[in-house]
Amino acid sequence: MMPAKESIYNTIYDIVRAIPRGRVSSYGAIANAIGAKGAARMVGYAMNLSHAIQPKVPAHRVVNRNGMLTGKHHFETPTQMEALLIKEGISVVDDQIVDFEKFFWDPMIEL
DNA sequence: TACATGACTCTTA
DNA sequence: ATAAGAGCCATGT
Repeated sequence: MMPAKESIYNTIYDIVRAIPRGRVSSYGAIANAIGAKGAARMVGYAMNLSHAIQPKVPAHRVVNRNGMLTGKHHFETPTQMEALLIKEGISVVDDQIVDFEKFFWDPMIEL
């Protein structure tokens, strides 16, 4: 199995957990922030595993570069992601965040 | 060591 | 502008 030691995944979870409520970030930005530039796929991979990670990881705050909820189908329910975002004050239309740039939270800059 | 996977991103047709 | 393909990284087998 995977090494018990934490890998970049743990770092990703830490960054995602650091995302303020009502804000969102992108896979590429996170990958860039952790040092794994271009490894946006790894971030998505980590999110897929995040369902079993504790403390809970707000994966719903992580979307693709276009602000589209690409991973909504990976949640417990396909509506959970947008529901949570809307709940935090973010408008989601057609699986896409409205004014994504406005809600965008860059871990590299904020941190 | 090499191949396969993936909630991405970029470039080209 | 929209669609399709290739590129990229880290991890597992």
